[in-house]
Amino acid sequence: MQGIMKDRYTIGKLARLGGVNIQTIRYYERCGLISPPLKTNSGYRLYGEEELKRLRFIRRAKELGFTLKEIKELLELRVDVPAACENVRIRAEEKLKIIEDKIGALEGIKNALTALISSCKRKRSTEECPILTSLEDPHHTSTE
Amino acid sequence: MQGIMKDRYTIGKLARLGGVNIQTIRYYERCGLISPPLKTNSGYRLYGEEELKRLRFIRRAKELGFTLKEIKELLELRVDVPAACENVRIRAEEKLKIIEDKIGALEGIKNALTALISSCKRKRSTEECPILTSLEDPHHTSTE
DNA sequence: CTTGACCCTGTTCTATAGTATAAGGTTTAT
DNA sequence: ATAAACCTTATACTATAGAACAGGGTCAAG
Repeated sequence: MQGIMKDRYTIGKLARLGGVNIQTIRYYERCGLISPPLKTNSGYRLYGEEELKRLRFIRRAKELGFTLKEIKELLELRVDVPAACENVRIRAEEKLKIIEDKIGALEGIKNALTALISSCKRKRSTEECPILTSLEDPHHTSTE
Repeated sequence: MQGIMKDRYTIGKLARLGGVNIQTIRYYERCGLISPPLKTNSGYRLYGEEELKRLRFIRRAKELGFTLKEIKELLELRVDVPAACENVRIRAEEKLKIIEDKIGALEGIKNALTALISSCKRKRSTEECPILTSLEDPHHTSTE
């Protein structure tokens, strides 16, 4: 088990580099988030840079409120067959909308926090909670 | 049960308006995300606009990847006692950092998706997955 | 004055996303 | 050559965030 090991990580090393647990990697493999890797003839999994990137992407995306299912869909957005282009574009545009929505909502919270911080600096106590009043869901407040 | 009902919602009505399940509201009460409301003498919960706002905020914040625990912390960021100002400001600044981070990460995905969409429009198939290569975690790629 | 649509508490069940453990094989370092 | 530190599969356990259900009380309409 030497020749194969060129720039390859065992599962433990990948876990350390990716900041996740070993079992989590195997779990992601079962869920189809990372494909079954190359294995040594004794059955050890061997990973490369690609898998490390995936792992870090998954971690980031989870922090942004995407489920593993949604993350899988994001990762599957690649144009392998030119014929599928249109299909991919449509799905990518759907995802883009969701992401722009999230950015907007976060900007709402950001503004509320900024206002709160500056009101703290002016040593003024606020009766109303600015967080609540600044993040109003556009789907429910402007319409209806 | 008429005099008290001025502009008040029963749990079922609040659930419908807030887009959540009745049990979820009771669950949030148990978790301390919404405080035990005014009750009729037969024990019915009565809510107002404040709770509706909270419910919608919670829903939004969950979509942004915050846990109920974190949402609780966000909602508790209000300056009730002027003395606690400094304390609140510090916590608010911590939250602000997290939120700015999330916005940055989402912008990374957004750029990747935009690139993917435009490459689809030019009818070009890409070998590399742009999603993977564009969202590199600043904590792990630039340093180390 | 009863029927359907509400509400109550309390307990149990579910999905998601892991985490741990058991029982055993492999690799590396001394 | 043997112990420590890896790895394997398979199964079971956990936390979070609810959803469902049981058994019963309440309210509004006919």
